[in-house]
Formats: sequence, C-alpha cells, structure tokens
Amino acid sequence: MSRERILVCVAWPYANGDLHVGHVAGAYLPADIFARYQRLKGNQVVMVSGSDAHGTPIVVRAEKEGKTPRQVFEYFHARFLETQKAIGISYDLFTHTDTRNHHVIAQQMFRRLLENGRLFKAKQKQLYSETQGKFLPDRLVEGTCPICGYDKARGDQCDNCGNLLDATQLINPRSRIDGSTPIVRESEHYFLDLPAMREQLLAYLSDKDSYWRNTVLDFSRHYASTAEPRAFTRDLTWGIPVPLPDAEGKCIYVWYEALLGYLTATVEWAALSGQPDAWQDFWYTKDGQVKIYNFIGKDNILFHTVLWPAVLLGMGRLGEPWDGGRSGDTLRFNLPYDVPANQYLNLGGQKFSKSLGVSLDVIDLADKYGADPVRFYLTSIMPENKDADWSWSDFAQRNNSELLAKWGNLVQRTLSQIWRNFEGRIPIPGPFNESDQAMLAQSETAFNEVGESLDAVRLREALGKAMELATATNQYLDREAPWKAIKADRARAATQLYVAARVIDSLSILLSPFIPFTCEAVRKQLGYEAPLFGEQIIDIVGDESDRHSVLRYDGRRASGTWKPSTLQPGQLLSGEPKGLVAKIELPAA
RNA sequence: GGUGACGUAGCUCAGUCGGUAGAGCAGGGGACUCAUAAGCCCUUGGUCACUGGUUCGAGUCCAGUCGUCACCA
Repeated sequence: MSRERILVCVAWPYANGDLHVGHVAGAYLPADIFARYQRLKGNQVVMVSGSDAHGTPIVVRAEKEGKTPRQVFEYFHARFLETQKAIGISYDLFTHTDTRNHHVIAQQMFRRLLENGRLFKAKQKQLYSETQGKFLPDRLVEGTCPICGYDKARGDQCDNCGNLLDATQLINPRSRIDGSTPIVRESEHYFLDLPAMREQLLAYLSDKDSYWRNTVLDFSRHYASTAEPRAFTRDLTWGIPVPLPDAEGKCIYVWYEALLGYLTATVEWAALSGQPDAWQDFWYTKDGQVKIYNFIGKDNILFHTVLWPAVLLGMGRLGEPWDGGRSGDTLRFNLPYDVPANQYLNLGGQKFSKSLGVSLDVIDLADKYGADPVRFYLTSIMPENKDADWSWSDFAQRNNSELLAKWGNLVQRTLSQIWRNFEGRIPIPGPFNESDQAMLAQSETAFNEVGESLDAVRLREALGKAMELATATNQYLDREAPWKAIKADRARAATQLYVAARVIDSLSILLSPFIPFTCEAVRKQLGYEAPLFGEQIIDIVGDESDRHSVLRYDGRRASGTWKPSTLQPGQLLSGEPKGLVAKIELPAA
C-alpha cells in the first residue's frame, strides 16, 4: 500500500459562542475519526482548523458586553481549544484567523484574484448611518418585514417568516445601535466573478458521482451552473482590510478568508513543524497521492463545493510570499477531493440554539460521562444522511447495552479469566482448531471491511462492522466456554483465551478511531507500553506581536497500525482488569 | 417562491439492476454463569408519509400532496 497524503480540513467554528454536541457530531468528530484511521493506515495526515475570529456578530457581542472584538474571540477561542481537547479531536493544528500568517496570505489571495481578473468592482446599495458615520451591517438594522409584516425583522433575515432579506428592503428601517433611521447609500465593492468560472467549476464537479454524497453533488452542480457574482468585500471594522489604497473601511468578506484558513493553517502547521515548505506537499503536489477532505455541516456545502474551489482556481498560481519562488504558471491548488457534509443534530427535536438555551456543553458531557461514551453515541446516530436527534435515554441505552455490555464486558470477562487462571499473562496457545481459526480469520478480514467503510467516510457503518466482531467474539466465548475447559483441559482453555485476547487486541485497533481513550486503556491492560496515538497539546506560538494559542498534535510516540494483532503469548497484563466503561444511570424522567 | 435532500418496526438505521421488507437496541421467552445481572439462544413488532400512475409485479420508477431540513431569491 502506497503512502498517501491526507489533508483533513474541518469547518471553522465562529468564535462568538460555545461549541455544542451538534458541532461535534456534524464535523469535528467525523473528521477526527477519519484522521485517526488514516494515521493508523500509515498515511501522512494533517488535520487543520481554527477559530473564525472576524465579522459582525463578534463586534455586536463585544459592543453588548463592553469588550473589544479581540477579547470576545480570544475568550471563545481558548474555550474551543479546551473543548476539542476534552472530546479528543486530534488536530495537527487548530489556530485562528487573526494571525499574521493568515492576514498576509488573505491579502495575497485578494491581490491574486484581482490580478487574474476574477474580481471586479461594482456599486451596491447599503444602509448608512449618518449618526455614526458608517455603513450598517445587515444584521444591525431592523424594520418591518416586506414579506410578512413582522415589525422586528433583521436586515439579513426575518425571524418571523424565516425569509432572507436584503436590508434595503426593510420598511421603516432603524439602527439597532441607536435607533436612528439609516439612509440608502451606494458603496463600492469587489465581486467574485463566478459566471466566468462556471465551466471550470462544473468540470471540477464532473467526476464526483461515484463517491460524493447525493445530498452534496446535485445541489452543487445546480448552483455552479447558475452562480451569479458574489460580494467579496464588506464594509467592516473587524476583519482583514482590502489591500488597496482606495479601499478604506473595507474588509475581505469573512466567509472567504475563513475558507482560506484551510490553506493558511497548513502553512502555519508546516512552519511550526520546522519544514516550512511541507504545506506544498498537500496543496501543490499533483502525484495523485494527495486527497483533501472537507468535513462540514450541510449549511456550508456551497461554500466548499463551489465558492472555495472558485477561489482556489481563481488564484491560479501563487505569488509571494508563500510560494517559495517555486511555482510555475501551470501550477494550481489542489481542490477538495471529497466534501462529506453532514446534516444536523438536534436536541429533543429542537435545533441547538444558544439564545434559546437549547444546548449541550461538550466539556460538561465529557467530564460527566467521559469522552468515549459521547463519541460512541454521536457516531451511532451521526447525521450522515438526515438530521438526527440527541436523546438522553438513547444515549444511556446505547452506552449500557452496546459500548459497555458488548465491548467493555467482552474485555472484562476475557482478561479477568486470564488474570485469575494464567498468572496475569497472555496464555500460550496450543494448536488452533477450526473454531479458533474462523474466529481469528474474521478478526483479520475485519480490517478490510471496517477500513472500506472508513475510506468511504461511512462512519456509522464502519462502527457497526467493528461492533459485529465484538459480538462474534462474545459468541465464540459462549461456544467455547473456557470457564468449563479450565477445569478439564487447561491447555485448551489457554488456547481459547489466547484467541479471545488476540481478537480483543485487534478490536482495540478497529475501534480506536471511534473510542480512542477506551482503546488506549485496553492496550495498557493488555500490557502494551506505547500508545496508539499521539498527544494533543495546547501551545502558545508566534512572536510577541503575533502570539496566539493553538492546539497541536504530537505524534512522535504513536505506534498504532491498522493491522491484525500479533499478540505475544506470555505478555504480562498491566494489572487486575477493571471496568473500562461506566454504566450511565439517568434519573427517571 | 426556486433548487436539492429526507420521511421504512417503540428507538437508531440497511434495503444493490423493481419480484409482496431486514439488522442492532428496546420488549417477550429460554438455557447457562467466565463477566459491570453483562454475554449467548429463540422470539413478538411494519397499510415502507399520503394519493394517483407505469408494470404481470413498486419501499424501489414517474407525477402530485403533506411533513422536516438546508441553500438561494
């Protein structure tokens, strides 16, 4: 198997509120499962994301709380780091969009698109506040909805009828800051020339039928074929300034610079790794061995399947300062290989909503129940094809009857017999009979079968296949009954328990992308020293004017490989086996 | 309003090229006892959202209706 390069790009959380399990189920967890699997396969994996630091909602929140936008985003950024570490999302780099690196490259992106004729200037009508002397962002205006008549519609959307609006459509508009009446004024902006790129985009989408999700592809094609120009800049105070002398007060539209984060985070990762050019292996190399995956929620599909490819195509090749002087005219960026977008996770039938208090704090859950029970449940209901719903009783039930009863108990019953009867050492097996061989063979083919589902990013299915092997192992034990054999034929019992332990060893790999903490613990019990995966570290990087905290992955000690167990007879267990998974008892509702 | 997706057992989901529905969990029964009363064996559950159409035959194709969701206007 040749070594592939896999770039796992994960949606950038917007730093104006905490993460909830919906975010985790939708993007971060699937990305992590996939990245862990690819690492086990021996591929070169880089997984990047970061906090989206700019934009109006952060400014609004800051004004409300009497803080600066920077204080707001830094507060949430720090919490994002803790949250994702707690739930075990193994980013190679989780950074943010207010770094010097990101600013520099974002402005370069703008210049490249302009030079390549992909941006053009046009006038746009916007609401302007005379009392404040600035253009008002759409969501800072309210007025009467022209569609339903609701009198508190926001400039971007009416909360009553749900229709999206243009602020200039509002009847009797007023500023949400001071209540004054804004006037309509023209503002000049840059637009991304999507019509000019329709053909190129459709060509990009033309060979995805065999593996893209059907919720993603048709939708994207339709949009690509009809796409109109889209604003690329905004009148904003908190963002990355348009790098032109006549563009005072204008910033790059937050959406685009956040997308660019996939590239800039890879660049930053490379620099932090001491191989400043290594990012090019992922974004430039055209050897057919690079695959870029974008893990996102369904609301972001078009941005990733159409707009981001358009930007990448539009940049064509890179100029200074990040191409190392190596790029030629024919080079262009690699585009996303797959965009396995998930649907939404709801909570008790309701959408997650910070303002309505419909939320589940991830750190809380991880503290209370452990990361793996949460990961296990979220994977088994992962909204791959349709919206899913978090249910507390289902969470407890799946934990107790599947994670604990099937997997945890399998480990416990096997290891405790070994501990008690074989002095805590993996027993030395005799000859394998047909039943033993079938059991071992099943555990070996499971690597292909589970791997096939993981490669196709069908994670629920992959977990299901791995759990089938756990069931088969329980069946093997019941069939063989080593607790009986131990009385009559100790050598036979040794073989049976060896086989079971070896399959458990394999299972600890097969399940590890999903429930890494539990699997690491099993391996420790089995007597292994080296961990399967590396460690996540919260780190402070950058020089004085660019200091920022990030989440990194240190994979130096990682030893896991996606291969069947070769468990050594005689290996000493680490101690008396004790339960891996706690039972979840919910208070009666 | 436009585009697209989804709606299958109490719950979570499979159903490939159309041939009167499957799994796991829950529920019911049983034999065992190594194990966190877990595991194993057997088993009860479905007008496949609705209405029409094509077909010898449709969960599976077509049209429409309803419901849910996302994006776009």
